[in-house]
Amino acid sequence: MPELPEVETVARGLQREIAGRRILTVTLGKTDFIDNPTEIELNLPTRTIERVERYGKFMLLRLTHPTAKEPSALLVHLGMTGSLMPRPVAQPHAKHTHVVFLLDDGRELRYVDPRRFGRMAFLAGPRLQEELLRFGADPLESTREAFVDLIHSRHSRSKALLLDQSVIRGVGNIYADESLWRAKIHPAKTGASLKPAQIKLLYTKLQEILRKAIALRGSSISDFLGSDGLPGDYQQHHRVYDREGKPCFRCKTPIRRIIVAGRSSHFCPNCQKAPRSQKRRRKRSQIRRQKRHKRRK
DNA sequence: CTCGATCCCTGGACGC
DNA sequence: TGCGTCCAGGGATCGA
Repeated sequence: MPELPEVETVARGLQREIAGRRILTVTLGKTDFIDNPTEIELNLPTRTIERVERYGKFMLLRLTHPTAKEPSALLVHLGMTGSLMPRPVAQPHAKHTHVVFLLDDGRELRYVDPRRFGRMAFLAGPRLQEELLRFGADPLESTREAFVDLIHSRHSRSKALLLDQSVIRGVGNIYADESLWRAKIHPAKTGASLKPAQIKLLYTKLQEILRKAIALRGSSISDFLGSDGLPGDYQQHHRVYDREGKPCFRCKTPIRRIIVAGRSSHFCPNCQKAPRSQKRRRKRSQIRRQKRHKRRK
C-alpha cells in the first residue's frame, strides 16, 4: 500500500530521525524478503546512514564507511505492510519484526512486515547503479514532454503503464486510479490511443495529486503510519479509490470497479469513457504482430 | 511488446 | 465465540 507519497513521508521522517547514525549490529529474523541476508550482516555494521532518500517506492539509505570508497546503500521496499522505524531498545519488539539495526544512539531501527511482500537489499558500486537503472522516471521530476512521449509510445493500457515501475517509478493502485479519474481517462485506454493533450492533463493531475498527498503525509488506509507514528490524511481526498458504488464527485454516476492489468481499478463509467472494445484492441495488436513478423522475414 | 495466470504471505471481512 | 473460506495487493516469473 505505501506508494510514492507514503514512502516520501517515511523517508523524510527517517532522514530527520536517523541520518548520521552509525549501525553497530544487525539482527535478522525471517529473511525470505532479503536479497542477500549474509551481505547485510556482513556490511551494515560499522556503516553510517548518511541520508535517507526515496527512490520510486523504495527507501534508499545511503551508507558511508570509513575505508570503503564505493557508494553503498540499503534498499528498502515496504511492500504492502512493511514499516521501518526507530524505537527505544527497551520497547518490546512488535510481532513480525524481521530486521533490527542497533544504532549508535542507543535506539533500534526496526523493520516490521507481517506479509513480507517488501524487499531489502544491500548494494554497492556498479550493482547499486545497475539496480537503480531498472526503474523509470520519477513522476515529480520528469518533464511534461518526456512523460507524454513515454505514455504515447506504448500500447499497454494506461493503468498498466502507470503501475509499471520500469516506466514511471512510485505510482501504485491508489494514485493511478485517482489521477486517471482527474484526467478523465479510462484505465483500459492504451497509451498510444490517448491524445497528447490528455496525457499532458494526466501529467499535471498526477503531479498535483502526489504533491498534495505528500503535503498530507500520504493516505492512511488499513494502518499506514509515518515514521513518527502519525497517520496521513490524503484518503479524505480520494475520489474513486475504494468508492465502488458511491456517486462520482463530478456527475453522481456510481463508481465502478473492474480488474485492469490484474489490479482492481476504480473509475467513473460516465466521465472516463471506455475504449471502443477489447476485440478491436486484440485485432489491432494482432496486426502489429503480423507486421513485425514480416519485417523479421 | 504485451498479456494473463500464478505464486508469495497474513490479517481482516464475512458466513455460519 | 470460533472456525473456515475468501480476498487484497506489489512484484517476479513464465508461457502464449
